[in-house]
Amino acid sequence: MTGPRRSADQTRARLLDAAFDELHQLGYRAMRLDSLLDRLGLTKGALYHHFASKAELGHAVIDERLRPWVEAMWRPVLGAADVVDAAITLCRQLTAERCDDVSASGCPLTSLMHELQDEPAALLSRLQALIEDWYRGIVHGLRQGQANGTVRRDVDAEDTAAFILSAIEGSGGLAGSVGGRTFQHAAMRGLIDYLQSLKPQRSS
Amino acid sequence: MTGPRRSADQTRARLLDAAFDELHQLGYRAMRLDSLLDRLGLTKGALYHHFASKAELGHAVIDERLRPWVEAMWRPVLGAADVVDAAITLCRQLTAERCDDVSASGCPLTSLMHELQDEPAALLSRLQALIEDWYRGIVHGLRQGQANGTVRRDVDAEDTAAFILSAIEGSGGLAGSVGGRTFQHAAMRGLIDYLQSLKPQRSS
DNA sequence: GAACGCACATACTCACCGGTATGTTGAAAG
DNA sequence: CTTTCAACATACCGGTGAGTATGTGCGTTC
Repeated sequence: MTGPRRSADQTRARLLDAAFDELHQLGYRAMRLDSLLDRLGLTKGALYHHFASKAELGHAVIDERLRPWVEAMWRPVLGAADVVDAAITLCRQLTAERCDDVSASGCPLTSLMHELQDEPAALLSRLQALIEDWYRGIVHGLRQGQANGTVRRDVDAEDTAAFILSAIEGSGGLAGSVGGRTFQHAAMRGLIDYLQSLKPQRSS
Repeated sequence: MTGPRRSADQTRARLLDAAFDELHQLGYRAMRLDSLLDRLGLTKGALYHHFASKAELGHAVIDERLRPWVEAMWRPVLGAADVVDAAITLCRQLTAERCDDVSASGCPLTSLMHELQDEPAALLSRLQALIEDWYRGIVHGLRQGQANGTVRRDVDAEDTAAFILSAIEGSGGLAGSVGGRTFQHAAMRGLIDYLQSLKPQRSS
């Protein structure tokens, strides 16, 4: 059981990695199975042995790559003592590390959504569930912050969460096409200022 | 000169209108020339008589439909005495009027950008120029507001503009795929609260 | 009123790409 | 040693959709 099975899992993982990469660089439609396989030195036989269709490949990418990626990113924020500070740290981290990546092709989530509005309904609903969870996480984090006094109590958690999420996704999307890093940095500075304003003000 | 020329311009206009519609519902790639022509009762002959290619059709849609649409939307804001109030009015107006439209397929701009990152470079640069102008307009409006005392002077105009633009585009994009009108409304309430906070605070 | 050309319609080509049907190899089981 | 099946490779199909080549009617012009 050590021979073919081991390399099989490896092949599947390589397919997922490459698909995750091309997916958020080109999107679902523009992602070509042929070029993806060429890049890996594999063929159709390998792909359709592991995945029934292109849609199911995308499905697996969302579940096994995108979702862990998003959750790993936000876990430290939602578990932090001060949500606002943790969120700001994450923003700074994102603009630093992932800058080239994101500013080149936008947030992996956003780039996907826009083109999944028609045919692959199953894919879209997977994404919707992921983003919905993300949104609910931010709402929960804000309410938690309001409970322990690190977030102003006069703001509506759901409205604020929707606003924040929109800004994050929007900045990634716009930076992917326009302005590049400069715009991305500017938008993030604006977001950080806004996040700061969510703290209970003590002076002035 | 009244016979064929008049109906020719009309045909061209119908093509542009229909293309503008399908473009922000399906995007550039998903827009099918065949179905577009079927819908109008026209044929390939008509289309390729007026436009050299699909890319040039998209090019014309951006210049002759999208740009006027965006500019008409923002003209009252940039010319207003109080930019913040005017912007809030516009936000309310958008969530009311264009809600079904936008929440169904997202902002026409955003839906386009994400898929134009590869091949039709000319199209993308057209969009970039449009959004760049939009961004510069907001920056100018904010600075104007800072000059006449309707906007706080301690905010960076460029950062704030980038943040606002991101939130607008992001809300449209997310609402197009997730949450629908509820999310769109929540994000807009968050945005309006933020815009309010840009005014010079008098109390508290 | 005959030639001319604009504004389309019709019928076709061609490449691309997702999917399938079938062949091949090598390791594990008996 | 043989059988068997997982894990791929190879060759092909078929739909789809952008683009083209050619035909046609109707108004304008001289």
